[in-house]
Amino acid sequence: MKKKRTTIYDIAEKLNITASSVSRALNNSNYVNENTKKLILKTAAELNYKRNTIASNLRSGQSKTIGIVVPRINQNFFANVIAGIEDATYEKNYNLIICQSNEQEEKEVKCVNTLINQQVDCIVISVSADSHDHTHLKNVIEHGIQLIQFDRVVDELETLKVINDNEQASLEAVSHLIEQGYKRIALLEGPQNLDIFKQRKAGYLKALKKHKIAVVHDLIIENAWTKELGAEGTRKLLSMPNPPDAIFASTSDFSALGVLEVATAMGFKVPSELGICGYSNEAFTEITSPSITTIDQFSIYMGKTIANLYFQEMENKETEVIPKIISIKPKLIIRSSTSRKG
Amino acid sequence: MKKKRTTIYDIAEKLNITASSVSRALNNSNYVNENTKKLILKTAAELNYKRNTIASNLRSGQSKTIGIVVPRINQNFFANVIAGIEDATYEKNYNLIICQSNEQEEKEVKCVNTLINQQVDCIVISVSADSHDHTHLKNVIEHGIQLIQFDRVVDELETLKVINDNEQASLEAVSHLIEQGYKRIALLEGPQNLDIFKQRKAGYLKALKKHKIAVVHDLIIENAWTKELGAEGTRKLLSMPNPPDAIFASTSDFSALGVLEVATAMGFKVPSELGICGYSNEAFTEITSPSITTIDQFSIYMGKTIANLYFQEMENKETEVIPKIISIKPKLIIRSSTSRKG
DNA sequence: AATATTTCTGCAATCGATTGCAGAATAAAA
DNA sequence: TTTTATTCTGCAATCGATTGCAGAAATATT
Repeated sequence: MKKKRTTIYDIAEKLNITASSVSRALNNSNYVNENTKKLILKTAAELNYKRNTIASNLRSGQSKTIGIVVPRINQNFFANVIAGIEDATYEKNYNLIICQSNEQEEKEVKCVNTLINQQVDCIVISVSADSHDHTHLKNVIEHGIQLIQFDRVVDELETLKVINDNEQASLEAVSHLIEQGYKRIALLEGPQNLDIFKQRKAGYLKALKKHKIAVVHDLIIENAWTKELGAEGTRKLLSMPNPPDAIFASTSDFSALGVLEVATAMGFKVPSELGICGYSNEAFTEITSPSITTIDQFSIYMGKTIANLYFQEMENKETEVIPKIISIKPKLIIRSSTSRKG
Repeated sequence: MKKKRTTIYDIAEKLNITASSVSRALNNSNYVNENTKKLILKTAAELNYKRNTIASNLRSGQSKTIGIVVPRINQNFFANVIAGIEDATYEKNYNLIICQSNEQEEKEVKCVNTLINQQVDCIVISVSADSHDHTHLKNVIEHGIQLIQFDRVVDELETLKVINDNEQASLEAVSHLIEQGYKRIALLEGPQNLDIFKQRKAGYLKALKKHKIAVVHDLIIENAWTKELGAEGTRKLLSMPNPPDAIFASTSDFSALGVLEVATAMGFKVPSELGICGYSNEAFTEITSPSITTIDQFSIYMGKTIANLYFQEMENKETEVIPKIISIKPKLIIRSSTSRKG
């Protein structure tokens, strides 16, 4: 069932000219007679010619393709970032090759290698949770491919980065809790090998310090990433003789949802007896009852920023590539789950 | 900053052999001496060689790439389907090029053409809402590219299709409402140029007929796709002198959410005075109060099915391609918003 | 009319990997 | 030892588009 496709040679043959001229016409070069050019374009359309990008890329040495590696394609935040990138790259006729690492380092390495093989011009990556070794990322740079890290970045690698100011956001969130009169604020933290979670913890600590509140280590629950783990941590916290009066689920809104469900089940009134703050501004946070205070990361905007950063960098490619970090300030969205004043 | 990459010629030169042998070794052919093969692989690793897939594809005439076109990457359903496809294709070392049509026919055409240019082996598409002309899809077939439609399919095109049995699902949903004692059931319908919405409407009508309930045209609201439109439709419905006692938001859960919010605001008790059923099983339907009855489409599974359908078709490629339709039966998820009995 | 300039076209190499074919080197069989 | 079979290796063409260079054709300048 293989139909042979029309090539520039077919067009050339039909018009009794060379492929060179056809190529020039199709690329709108000036070095072809206006009439022949028109004739070529007309014939190309008639024969339903489609340029073979593969061949073109091989010759020209660039692919106009950006590779993206994310832990999960179908996670809201990442899907939005990808949508943002797609939006911005589409206009410039770039293609996107998308891979998911499933949070596994091994798969991440394979994805990156595939993208290198594909000769992509740029790789955009948010590293997986269990990523520890970074030779595959260094490899990207060694192959002359632009590397842009976002959200979950490897600090020590000097690449372009687009991140959220996690520390600042956490600081604001916890400060807000304190202003609302909460005094024993618990933290549900994520895996500390990921910088984003370290930063969120740092913001939490900073806020406490700023307001001269002592850090109680029993109020910090490790690895409470999912809804289930958030729920489990909450059960533990609320069973303490001296339970917290607020919980900052710094890992995700899913975790915060777990908190809310357990708190409600255990008879804690939200927000009067327990304040809850999540992270990410998932759609559902608006419609729980009470609605959940959270932090918006401007994910689509982040995607656009990544794409534009790449294009900008391309334009100034004559200059040395200077590691550049763009930090997007997330926004605290205050909702019912933390509003017990005013 | 262009570093020249290692090619098979570099390896060949270093070892004083030809590129042919290097190529054979890298492809694990039997026609190379075992020792030279080992030596070649070792050298390739040392030189950090990465195969140029572009060149390889050009020669071999296939790209091991599947192109996907969806209206929106960051819509839950589509993100899940893509994740499912990714999961199944990854093992077979296929790549995914993803495009979004933003529900615009014009962009859809451009995306499809790009994918043809890229010489993808297969195009997986869910057509955009305003897609009317289908020459670009016929074009795919004419170029010898496997075309698989899913969810929103163009019926008259004889291609592989993976769909949900929308009619059956709607039939079950509305039957469930009737069994719960609801008698005046309204329908929020989607754009009727998309078959999926036609089918859902057909299921609604079938259920009414089956239970000998007369169709009231005023209870059918056109084009209530989004949360806002769903809310608007609901306001209209509930202001009627003889309002419905149930609303089937056949377009989406977002629409159903709009229904719920308006109903609550207008003082209608759900489910006792008004039953609500959505479509898609979005994560949030579980956590609204009351939780929303909806229909699960098994989106990730759908993605895997699509990928496997392709691979299966590849294996039997010697036989003529027979249009094949796989219909996945969605599942009604009964929750509080429609449970007023038992 | 002779020369210089501009515009166009073709030739042939190139991008990097793959593969059919032919022949060399080695091993096995007679 | 000769013949046959097997295993390896290299040559050269191929995939389709692009592009530097050279020369032809057309136009402009003196």
